[in-house]
Amino acid sequence: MNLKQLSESLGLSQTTVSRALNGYPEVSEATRQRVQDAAHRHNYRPNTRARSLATGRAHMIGHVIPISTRHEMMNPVFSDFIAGAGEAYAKAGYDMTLSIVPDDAEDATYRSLAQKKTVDGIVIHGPRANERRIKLLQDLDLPFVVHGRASAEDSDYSWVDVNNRRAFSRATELLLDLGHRRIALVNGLEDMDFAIRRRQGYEKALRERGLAADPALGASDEMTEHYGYDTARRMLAGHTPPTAFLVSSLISAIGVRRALEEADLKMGRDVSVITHDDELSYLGNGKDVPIFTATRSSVREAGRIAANTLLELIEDPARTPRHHLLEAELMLGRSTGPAPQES
Amino acid sequence: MNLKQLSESLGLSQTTVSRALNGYPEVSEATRQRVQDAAHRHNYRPNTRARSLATGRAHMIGHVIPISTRHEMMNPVFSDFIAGAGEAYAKAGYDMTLSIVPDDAEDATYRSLAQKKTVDGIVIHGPRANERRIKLLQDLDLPFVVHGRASAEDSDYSWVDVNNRRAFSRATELLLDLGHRRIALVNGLEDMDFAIRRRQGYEKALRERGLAADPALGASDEMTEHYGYDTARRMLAGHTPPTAFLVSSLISAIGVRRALEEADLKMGRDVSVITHDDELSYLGNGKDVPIFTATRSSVREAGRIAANTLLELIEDPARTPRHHLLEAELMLGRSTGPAPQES
DNA sequence: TTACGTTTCCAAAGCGCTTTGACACCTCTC
DNA sequence: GAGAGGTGTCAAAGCGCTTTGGAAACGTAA
Repeated sequence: MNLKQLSESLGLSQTTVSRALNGYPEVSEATRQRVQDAAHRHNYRPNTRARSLATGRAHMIGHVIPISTRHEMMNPVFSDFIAGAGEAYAKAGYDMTLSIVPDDAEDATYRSLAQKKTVDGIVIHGPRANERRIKLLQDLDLPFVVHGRASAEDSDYSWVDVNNRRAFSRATELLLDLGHRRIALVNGLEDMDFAIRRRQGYEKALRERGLAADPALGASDEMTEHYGYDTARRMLAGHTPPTAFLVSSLISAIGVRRALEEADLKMGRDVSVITHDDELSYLGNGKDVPIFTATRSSVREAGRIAANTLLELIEDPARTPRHHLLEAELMLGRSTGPAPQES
Repeated sequence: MNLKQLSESLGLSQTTVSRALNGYPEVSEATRQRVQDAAHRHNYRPNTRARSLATGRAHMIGHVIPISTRHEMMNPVFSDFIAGAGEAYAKAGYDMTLSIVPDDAEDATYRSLAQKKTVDGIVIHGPRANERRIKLLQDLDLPFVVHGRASAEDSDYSWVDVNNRRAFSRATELLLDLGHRRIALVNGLEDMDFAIRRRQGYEKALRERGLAADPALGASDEMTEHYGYDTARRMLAGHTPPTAFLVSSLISAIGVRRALEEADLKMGRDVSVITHDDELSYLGNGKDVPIFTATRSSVREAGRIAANTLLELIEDPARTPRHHLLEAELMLGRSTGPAPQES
């Protein structure tokens, strides 16, 4: 059933039917009722393609997920972010498209999305410090919001981000307060902006106590379980092993824990661990008492906020960019304790 | 730059330009070249909305992800499946839309997707044994493929699935061969089809050795880390604790391991564990030697296969349904060993 | 009565593309 | 030199919707 058939069956023009359904005032309440009833009865829904051709609005948001060509890894954080965003879109009557692209084909994807007019706006995932996608989208004149930030970018743009620097400096301070001096940083890939900021927070806290980061206690890679395990194992085997680990992801923290257990070290007594926890729905950090002491911030909530920010931007393109800085909670769990005495 | 402008700039009709770009033979090689050059120079890309209105093809596949209204959990398997599918779509010039819907609003979503003509086909995720979505899509006459199967459905439809029954009966047999008699099943939600089949495989293997499944050693829930931990803890505290665990997900297996460690039991010596491993990109099961003995099957590969199957179905709707049954490998890791002697 | 707002509806144009049917133009054959 | 049979191009219709610019119908006021 399309508009033409519907209007014929009602003995009305397409104009009137369209107006009645879209809530325009130029139609009497009586006919509006009649039209709505008929539409409902016939289960009529306007063809999106035709509608967006006519209106110029796709009611569709694009998410472009870069898959590193080197690692081919799908960011685990992404599914929860998407769940949050998807929820917000559904509420607003928007759809969401996903483009999974190798990061060497990204520019082309954005250009094509813009030219083909498939989407009204875009969410940028995984910004690097030096992020050329921002400039690109500004040039293409396509509304967008960034999940994260790009430190090296000095133009103004909309973003939603966790206060990574603060979270990691607080976590480091906590470890310092517990007496730890050799604190390892098991970070994400340090060409990603979030990882850079986390390192900055970590180094700042050390510096403020007159300490310097030991390069032997810093690692940076894709945040898999195995990376956490390998790194911890390697560092623990060094000749001045760390007494504490600060880890960028719960998944890697699980790997760290595995290495500790293998070395017969008790987490929270022999070695302390703090991790960042994105509150992934399937990877809860314990129930009442957290397993890991953690800097916690819901990535799902970030998804919701990013989506709504983008929708506002689309409704009113003249709006100035908006920023949401989310503070991470510092949750005390069982993985931290006083530094062991030197022996 | 749109088609009209492009054709004017070339002094050709829209027809000719369109044909030249879409590879129709009715245009001379010389003009085709000229047109393609110009299109490339102006960075021209046809407006999708207009194109699909004209052709009736959206070049878009829909994925509908049910979020259980009770648990609100985003299936971790999903992101890797999507990565695989997305890759296949991109190759074929298709886009992908995602609808995240609470499971009580699913029917409406499918209907609406079909009516609005947003997508050319659909992938059904997370089928239950009794899956009404299949009938619904058949009625709506929208091509679809199911990731998984629906045991209670007797019509023929396209699906891609792992041989869950076989995988779990083999795993159970392995444990039996090692001398285990009290084998716990830490399963997914048993209204999901895959979980039912896994239980069937498990029970079949026990039955063939004249054993019956002990209800006290069966659990069924959403496969989180915490669920694995809680369940293992509870069962180990029972008065005839299991000597082996068969777990439905690597994530829950990690929880089981945590419970073992907490109870000072050595995995692979005191208690054996076998898990199903979907080969998630961020949760590798060890590197050379697997941490867990596992039934392994790449969900990403399943995504690729599902996508290609659906695309074939769309190209040729007359095609009969296709089925892909993927066999899981049984990988020996360090988490299994002979059953401890009764003491 | 005429004049003039209001209300309620409609015909037709337009969104940017594909595709049908027709038409020049050329070459070849008899 | 006429007809047949390509070859290369085009004008126009159509996809299903929204929206513009009226216009009919109706009421009210002078």
